[in-house]
Amino acid sequence: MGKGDAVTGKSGTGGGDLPASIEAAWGLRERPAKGPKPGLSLERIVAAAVAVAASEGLAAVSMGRVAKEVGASTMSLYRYVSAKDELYVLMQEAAFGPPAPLAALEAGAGWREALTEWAAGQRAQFLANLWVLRIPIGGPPATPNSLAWWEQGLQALEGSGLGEGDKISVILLVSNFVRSEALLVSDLSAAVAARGVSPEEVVAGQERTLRRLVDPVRHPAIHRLLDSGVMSEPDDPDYEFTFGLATLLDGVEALIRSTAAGG
Amino acid sequence: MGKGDAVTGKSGTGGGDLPASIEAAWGLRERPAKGPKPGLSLERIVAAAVAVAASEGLAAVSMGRVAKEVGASTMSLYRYVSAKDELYVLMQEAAFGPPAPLAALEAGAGWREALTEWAAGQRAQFLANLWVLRIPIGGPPATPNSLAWWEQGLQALEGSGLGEGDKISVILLVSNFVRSEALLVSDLSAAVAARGVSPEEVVAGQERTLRRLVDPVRHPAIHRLLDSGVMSEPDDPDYEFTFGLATLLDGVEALIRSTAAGG
DNA sequence: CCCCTTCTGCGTATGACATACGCGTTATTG
DNA sequence: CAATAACGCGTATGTCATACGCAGAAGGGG
Repeated sequence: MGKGDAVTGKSGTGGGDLPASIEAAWGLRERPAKGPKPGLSLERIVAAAVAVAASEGLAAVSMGRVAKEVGASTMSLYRYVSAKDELYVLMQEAAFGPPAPLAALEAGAGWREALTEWAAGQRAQFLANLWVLRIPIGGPPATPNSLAWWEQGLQALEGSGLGEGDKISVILLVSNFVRSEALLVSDLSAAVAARGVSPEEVVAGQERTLRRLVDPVRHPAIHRLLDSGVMSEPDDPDYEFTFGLATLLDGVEALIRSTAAGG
Repeated sequence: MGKGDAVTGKSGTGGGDLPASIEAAWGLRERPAKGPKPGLSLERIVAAAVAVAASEGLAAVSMGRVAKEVGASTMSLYRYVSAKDELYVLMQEAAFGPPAPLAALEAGAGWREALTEWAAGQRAQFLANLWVLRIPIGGPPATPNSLAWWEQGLQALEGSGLGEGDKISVILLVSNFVRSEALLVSDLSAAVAARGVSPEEVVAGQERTLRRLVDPVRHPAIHRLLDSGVMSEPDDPDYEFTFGLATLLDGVEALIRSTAAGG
C-alpha cells in the first residue's frame, strides 16, 4: 500500500464499499496483527476533537490542532482517519451518543407524546453541541447512533397506524424541523458571542435594521408585523420549538386520522 | 483609510452599522466622486461568481477564480467586496431574484393555495441553484430579495386570521422545510454526480448499506421498514416535498381553526 | 533465531486559499 | 495645478488539508 491508508474501506462482514468513516463508527476495524502497537486510538482523537469544538467552535478543529491536543504530529492522525470529513462524522457520532429510552413509550403513552419526547431529546443534543450544526452535511449518515435515533423515532410512531413510508417521511419532517430550529438558536448564540451583547440586544438590533430597510409600500405585511411589536415579546427561547412542533404534529395527527379512516 | 476598504459600513440613510454585504445588496453605495473610474462592478463580479458556482459548484468559487473569470487580479475584488462571505450573500441574492407574483393571491384563492405556491416557488429556486444550499448560513439575511420573499409569504397568510407572531412562525416553518427538503435533493444529486451512476442506483446502494448494518433485534422498526420495500417504490422526486408540505399545512390549518374558534 | 513483511509515527513538501499592506497611478476638486 | 481619494494589483503571510516516503517496531515463517 503506501497511500493515505487508515483502512481503505473493506468490510469484514461482506466486502462492500462502505465509506471508511462508517466502518470506523461501527468499530469494524480488523486489528492488524503485524506492525507496532498504535500509540493513539480513534477514541482519543475524536474525544480531543470534540473537546476543541466544544470550547472553541468547529472552526478551531484543524488536523494540526487536534494532533497537538493529543500530543502527536499532524500526519499521524491520518493513520486513524482517512480525511477530515471522517473525523467530522465521528465527532458527531460521539457527541450525540445513543438516545435515552423514551419514557413515553414505556409508559404506554400515545405516539404524540413519544414523538414530542423524541424531538425534545434530539434538540437537547443539538443545543448541548451547537458546533454539530456547523458540520456540512453529506447525505444521511448511517452511523450506529444515527440509526438508533431513527429507530427510536420509528418506534414512537409504532401505534399510529401509519404505513412504513409515511413513518419515515414523518420522522424526516420532524428531524429536519428540529435541526432548523436549533440552527436558528445557534445563529443567535453566535451573534451574541461575536458582539459582546445580550440576546435581547441582538434581536432588538435586528429589528432596528429591518425597520430601516422595510418600505411600508413595498413591504406592507412586514411593516405590519414590525408595528405589531411581536418581535420584542416572547423571550421564551423554547417558544419557536414548542410552537413549530405542535403545529407539525397537528399535521401528522390529521394524516393519521385520514389513514385510519381509510385513505 | 487604507485597510481592507470596500465600503466599511456607513449607511447613507441614517448611519447605523449595517453589515457591508447588506448595504451592497440594497445598492446603498455612495458613488465616490474622487478617484479613477472603477474598471469592474459588483454586478459583474457577482455574476461571474454565480456562473462558476452554477457550473462547477460552490467549492470552485474562490476569490482568485472569480478574479480570473472577470479578467482582474485577485486583490482587486476586495475593492468591491469586503470579504468572501459578502460575496456569498450577494450571490444568493442574485441567484434567487425577487419572487414572481402569486397567482393564487391574484385569483383570490385561500391561504393554503397561496402558501403552497409560495413554497413551490422557493423550492424551484433552490433546485435551480443547488449551490446556494452549500452556503453556510449566518442568521436571517436582510437582503432585498429575501425580504421580498418574506413579504410574499406573509401576504399569503393575510386572510388566515392568524396573529402576526403566528404568521412569521408559520413562514419560518415552511421556509425551513423547503430548504431541508431541497438539501436532501441536493445531497442525492451530489452523490449521483460523485459516482457516475443513476439516482436509482444510489438509493439502492444506500438501502443495501443499511441492510448490512441494521440488526433485526437492535433495530426492529428499521428492519420492518426495509422489509416493507418502501425504499424502492416512489421514484417521484417531488413526493417528499408534496407529502411534507401537505402535512405541514394540515397543521397550520388546525392552528387557524383553533385561532378562529377563539384560542 | 533471524529476516521479511507490515504497520507505525512523523518530517517534509505541495498547493489552495483568504486576506493584510503598501505602491504607483488616475481622476476630481478646490 | 496641486492635494486628495480611489483604483488596480504585486507581494507577503499565515493557515490548512493532505501526498509521499523514510526509519523504526512487532510479529510470523523459515
